[in-house]
Formats: sequence, structure tokens, C-alpha cells
Amino acid sequence: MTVAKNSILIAGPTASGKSALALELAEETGAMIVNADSMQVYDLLRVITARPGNDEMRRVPHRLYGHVHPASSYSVAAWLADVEKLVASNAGGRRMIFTGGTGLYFRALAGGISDMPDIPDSVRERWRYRLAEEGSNKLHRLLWRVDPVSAETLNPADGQRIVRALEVCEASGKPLSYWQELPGRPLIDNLSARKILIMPDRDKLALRIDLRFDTMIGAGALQEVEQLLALKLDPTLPALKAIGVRELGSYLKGEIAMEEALEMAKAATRQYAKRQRTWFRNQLDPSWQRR
RNA sequence: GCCCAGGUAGCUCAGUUGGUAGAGCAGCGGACUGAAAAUCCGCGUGUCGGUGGUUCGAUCCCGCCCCUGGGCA
Repeated sequence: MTVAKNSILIAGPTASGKSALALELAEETGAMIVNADSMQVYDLLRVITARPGNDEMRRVPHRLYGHVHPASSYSVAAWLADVEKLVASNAGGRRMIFTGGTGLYFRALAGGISDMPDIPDSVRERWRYRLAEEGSNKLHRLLWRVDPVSAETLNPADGQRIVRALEVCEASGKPLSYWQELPGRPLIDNLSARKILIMPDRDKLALRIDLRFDTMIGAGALQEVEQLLALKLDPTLPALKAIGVRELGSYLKGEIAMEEALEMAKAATRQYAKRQRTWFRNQLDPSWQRR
């Protein structure tokens, strides 16, 4: 099994300037840039997810950006599989710079999540349906019977994780807690990797978030959201949860004023950045260099 | 200038028949193993415009002042 050596990992909250740093380091070292952001993978959502533009893409090879149709449901596992292929096909051993704001992806990259069997879509859909119909508390009581270890740690209101535990249990015949004890498989060589965490000042970041969202509007964010909504996709799909889709969608439907939509989208972005900061602050190990 | 209405949390506002106050949003802290821009948990952060007075006690009652909005001139 091949792992990527001498890779550079750049993490940080949204609008912290990760892409610019990645570009700089890539040009300096002749590396390729690999996306580690759960939303920038979606086609169509270029502006709203702040995906690198054409000029950046031309200057340095970029991988795993916009390669997924918004109708499909991407995941950490899908991303890991994509990265694995990428590493395997990188015959020349070109250096890889992973950059993005999804902490879980970085954890997975370093081998922090266990390998688990695939769950058939039919099983997933059934449990999701039951969550919608019966509520998380009821499913949590069910979970106690099949996987008390997981039930113990999960909040009865956390429907998403409860459903995950239930579907794994049903499809694999073993509790999620069993699988989670198995070691994960790293796709990078942790020892030779350089890990950089960008943590800007909170107020400065808030300012940048506001400015960036205004820029997005000027760059065609509204048209982009309009196109996405015209596909009439299931609103629970991950791509439809990108920040700005709901807010700008409400404006397009005439439900709220533009100014209100902007305020809401900016607030949602700040809240997202806050969750990212909390994650990076408390979940990353000391091998990450903070700046 | 006069007459109304109002000044309470960052914002919009509620409330206290006088015992130092609470909602929503915003914000802050936290959790995080296949939806992670997701999902979930916790936390009021306050010279109640200012200043005198009445009172055991004033954000609340009274006087004066300041500010905002509306009306009359």
C-alpha cells in the first residue's frame, strides 16, 4: 500500500487564506494541490464554496475540486477512496498539498477513522426514513438493544449519528462500536508530512467573511444557486446544505430581502467558522504547526 | 418652542401593582470515526439614558436634563 510522502497539509477555518498559501507553497515546491473540503468537491457550486478560480487552477494542478455532481451524496469515505486512487496513480511521487476546512477529512487522511463495510443505500434510506417518521429518541432506544456502547455515548437528540450506528449494525451484523475499535489506514506518511494550521484572529476573520460573501454575490453566486435549485434535487442532499444556498434561495423565491439574505448567510458562515475553530483547537494533535 | 410616544443585553423587544430583569436573533464554550459547510450539547454576556428627590429599598413613582421618532407651529 502506497502512502503519500512529504505531503503538506493546510487546515484552517473558512476564509482564512488557505488556498493562497497552498498556491504559494505549490509553486515553490512543484506540488499539486488536493482538495480537503467537503463542499468544494461539488460541480456547479464554484463561487458559493469559494473554490479556486481558473487562473489558480492553471498555475498549479488541482485535484478533487468540483468533480462530484450535486445530486450525489459524497462522504469522508468517498473522499478517502478518491485520495487513495490519486496517491496510487501518482507514479512520479509528486508532492501533494492537501488543503481545506473539513477537519474530519484530515483526520481520515492520517488514519484516524476505521475501515468499515459499505452500507447498501436501501438500508441507509430506510433508517433515515424511520428517523423522520419516529424521531431520534425512539431510534436511540432501539440502539440501546443492538449497540449499547454507542448508545451510551450518543445524545438521544443526535439523530444523524444514531442512524449511522443503526445502519452499520444492521448491514454488517456487528455494532458500530466494534468497527470503531479497528485501526484506520493512513494515506499519508505522517512522519514526513508538514501540517500547518491557520488560525486567524476572530474579528479579522469575521471581517474577511463579510467581504468575501459580498464578492461572491458580485461573482455570480445568485445565478449559481438559481441553477442548482433548478435541478429540483432532494433538499437533504449535502450539496444543498452549502452555506448560502438556503439564504439566497429564500431571496430568489421572494421570501426575504437581499439585505436579509446577506446577513443570514454571513452569520451562518461565522457560525461555521466557529465550529471549525473549536474542532481544530481541540481535535488536532500537536504535530500541527499553528500560525 | 409646544404636545405626544419611546430610551432595558450587540440587535428587535417583553417585564417588574417598588425587592437590582428575560425572550428571539446575534455571540461565546464544547462534542465530533462513512451527511462534517453536517449533526448535537451547554452558557445571558446588562450602570434598565443621565441626575436629583420620595422610600428601609427605585429600572419602575416625582422633578429637571439629554437623546430618538412622530405631530403642531
